Amino acid sequence: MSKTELSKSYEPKDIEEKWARIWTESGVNTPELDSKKPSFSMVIPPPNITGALHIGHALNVTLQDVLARYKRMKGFNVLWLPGIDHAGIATQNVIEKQIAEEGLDRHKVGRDEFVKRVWRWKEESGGIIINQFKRLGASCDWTRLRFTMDEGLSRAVREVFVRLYSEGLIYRGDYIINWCPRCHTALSDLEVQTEEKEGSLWYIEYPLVNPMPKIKSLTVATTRPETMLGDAAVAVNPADGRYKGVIGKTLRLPLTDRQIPVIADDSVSLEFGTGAVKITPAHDFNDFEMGSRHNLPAIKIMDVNARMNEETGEFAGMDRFAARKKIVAELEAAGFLNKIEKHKLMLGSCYRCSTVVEPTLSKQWFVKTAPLAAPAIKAVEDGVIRFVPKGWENTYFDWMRNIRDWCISRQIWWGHRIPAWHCADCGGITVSTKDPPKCEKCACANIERDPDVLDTWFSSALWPFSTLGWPDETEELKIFYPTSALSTSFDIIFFWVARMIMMGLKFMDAPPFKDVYIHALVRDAQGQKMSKSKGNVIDPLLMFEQYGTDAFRFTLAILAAQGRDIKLSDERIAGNRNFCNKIWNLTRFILMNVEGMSGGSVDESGLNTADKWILTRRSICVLEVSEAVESYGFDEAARSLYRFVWHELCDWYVELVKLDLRGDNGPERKTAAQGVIVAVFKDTLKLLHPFMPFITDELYTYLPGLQKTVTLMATEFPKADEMYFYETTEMEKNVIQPVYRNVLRSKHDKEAADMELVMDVIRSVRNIRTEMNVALGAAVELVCIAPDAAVRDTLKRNEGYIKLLAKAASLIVREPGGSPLPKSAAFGRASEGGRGVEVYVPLEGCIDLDVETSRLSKELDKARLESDSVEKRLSSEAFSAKAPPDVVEKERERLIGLREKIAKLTASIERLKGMKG
RNA sequence: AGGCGCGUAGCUCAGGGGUAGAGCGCUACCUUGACACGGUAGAGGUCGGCGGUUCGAAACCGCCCGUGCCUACCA
Repeated sequence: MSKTELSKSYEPKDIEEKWARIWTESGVNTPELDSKKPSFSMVIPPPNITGALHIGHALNVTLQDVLARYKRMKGFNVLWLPGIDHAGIATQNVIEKQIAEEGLDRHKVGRDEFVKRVWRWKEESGGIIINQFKRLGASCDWTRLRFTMDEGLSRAVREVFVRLYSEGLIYRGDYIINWCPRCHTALSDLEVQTEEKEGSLWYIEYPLVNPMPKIKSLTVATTRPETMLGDAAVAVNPADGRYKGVIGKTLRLPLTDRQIPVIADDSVSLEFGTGAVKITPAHDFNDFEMGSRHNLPAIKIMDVNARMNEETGEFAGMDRFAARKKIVAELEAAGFLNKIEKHKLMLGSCYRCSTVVEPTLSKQWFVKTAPLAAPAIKAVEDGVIRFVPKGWENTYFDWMRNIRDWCISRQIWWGHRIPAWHCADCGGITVSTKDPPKCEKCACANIERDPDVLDTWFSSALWPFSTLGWPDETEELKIFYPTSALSTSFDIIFFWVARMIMMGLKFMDAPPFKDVYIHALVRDAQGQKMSKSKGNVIDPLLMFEQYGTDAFRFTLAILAAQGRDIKLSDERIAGNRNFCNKIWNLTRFILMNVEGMSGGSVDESGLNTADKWILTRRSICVLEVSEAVESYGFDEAARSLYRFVWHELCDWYVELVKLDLRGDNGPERKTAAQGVIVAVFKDTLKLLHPFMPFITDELYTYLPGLQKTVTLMATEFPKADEMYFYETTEMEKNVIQPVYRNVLRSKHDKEAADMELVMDVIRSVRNIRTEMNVALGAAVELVCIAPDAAVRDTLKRNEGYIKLLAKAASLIVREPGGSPLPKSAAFGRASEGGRGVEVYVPLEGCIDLDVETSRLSKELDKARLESDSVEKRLSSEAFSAKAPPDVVEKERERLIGLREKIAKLTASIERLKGMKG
């Protein structure tokens, strides 16, 4: 490979499609069933078949992909199973719209034909999102793509339904449910979105049939006057003095000829409204409960479209909101309306179509959740399942401990049809995994299948085991269940996570996963939730185009701090596009400098301080990335990589060894530096690969002397080399107090610290050069004074590097004292603490005395401030008595260093004054 | 009404009992043979407020203020 093959800047478009295809086709994503490796498995949260890739998917898939690639490289047999869910209501809505364009509705089309049309649509345009996941780089095992309506999964659904029914955990009955008058189906509590709305409180007078001396009527307050036509009672609190004696009396319901009782119930608030509340059991959740307690009749007053029904007489056929207006008007005309107040209320609407839901009494199927919830709560309490971040466990517990039965029937056609048959003769219900020929109660053949289908989440709840072949006892289940981790968004903890846990424990006797990682919510740059209606959505696909998929993925990862929302902006992604470009050009640089190189191994004997430093930094980065990914600290891992690649490898090591690589310092240095840079860079690409799979796989192919592999995913993740790194023992932590904490755990901490010292000297000279306006091309003379012989030795050994990066023509290293310095020398100091080096840059003729004086004075002020505070601390007896000895010692050294610095600065300022006059 | 989270540089955010950090932006200088999607050097912060614990608090605890979200049957 020659350097000319790499363009001057990174063009993501050129390579991404190719790699997405290679990963999918190479088979590396498909695990082995006879592997000796430990397994790691995840199921993808199945996106809706109607869906398109949005930023939330992008984040979640990216993080899972990081885990999957990382685990593969760590030697795990990884299964990451992808899939789609059939999204009952949403999909049905799509097809209904299509049909409506043809001037038809689903009833005209008929059930069978309708379902056929859904399948046809699914084959043609459903599941676009899967290709978008591939475009994102998702390394799922695409050979195992599952769909909730697949035959296998449908079998699992039926099996579960039958078993739950036979155990009495599924029942059918008349209960109040949330009804969507547009979708024509029941919704579970979770599928209703509540929002605060501005409404009114109408005060309506209900006259007593037999007026009492003091009380002629009761006034009720209601937000829904139209439901009065279905009222079954008026309730007051038995403790309410205002209504003593009225309890048990009868009221005349205005606008009707019905009579309703006044009942007493503790749940009625004394403060709200008038203290008297109308009870409509068929159209309100509370009223339904109360109706059951008091055996009140439940009168339905609306049809499936939420239009008033025949029960309502003259209002029949009117929409509920139109009826409200008319009823209010008539009440007013008849003198029953006392007053209207403005009132804020929580209004529920359908999560799919935003139509205001109508609580309605209806015959539905329910799952009895309490018995399933108990073990599911315990699993999390016992730590069998772990939420990350842990805080979400409380959310889970709150919900689970107050869980209500789950309405699972939906009056739509697209979904898993309930496997229950009703007998026309005896009314019995037959529930079976196989279509029954006759009623199991009366043995007649006059049976008809229940028309309802199941809530989509019912099938999603089985996802972790139904996708692995359950109810068959498959190898996949043995190897990959329970799955290792589930990554998802907090807003489906109830919808999905909790239900998977209940079902997994029930049918597999084991939790569906060990870790639940709850990722952040992505918002726009202003912190607003992204939504189509706000128009503030960031389209991931557009970002791929603009900045490259890797840059986008890396941005999501580095922002994915636990427990905080992500505010995503273009600038941030652009910054990481630049990072990709940096990596690209680093590769170009390396390729230009390793031509003709053989091998690519690191020869221990030829390593110098710079080499050992970067090898040490490499090992620390390996450890940081590994630790972070293992604990879902994607942001920490990404930050560590960014720092290492840009600020350590590029900013320092590459600059240090430029002359070495050019051969200016002899063939040994050239070979050594080549070996090190290639070895380090090779590992860098591997470390980056889970985050930036495209660019890393592409660049890896250009490196010399490497074993060819299809993808880095199939290579081994770098290890923190024992040669350069070890864990610090407790004893060492207490004894060794290196100046630089970041090399604390290095075996070469002496040499790594040496490098940091050299870097400090270079920074110090650069600072002097800039502050004193020394032209960039002008080489300076440099004098370093250090009391410590070892420090002097370090500086001498690295003379070449100092001269190179500080742009110095000469370097004199010497002890304090001796011949006087040139009067015009600018002063700097490298490395505070015990190893302090005085740096002098003689600037004959070009030093501006005033500028230098003010520069030094500023530094002097800072040093004095600091030394004062340290001195104060040290002089406190409590401090030296109670603070740990190493802290005290450190502070002492710091003070010595600061005092020296002050002395040198003062001397330098004096010297300048002397020169001036 | 309850619960959870957040408040650190102009902006977006890490960190976390012992010297205040990054990215972007800003200022100055630099097209030097990887990279201007770049380099070097800077400026910029009493870590929301008040108390408490501590030798020491930005960090731990309590209260308050601001802010965001989730849950809830006051009709």
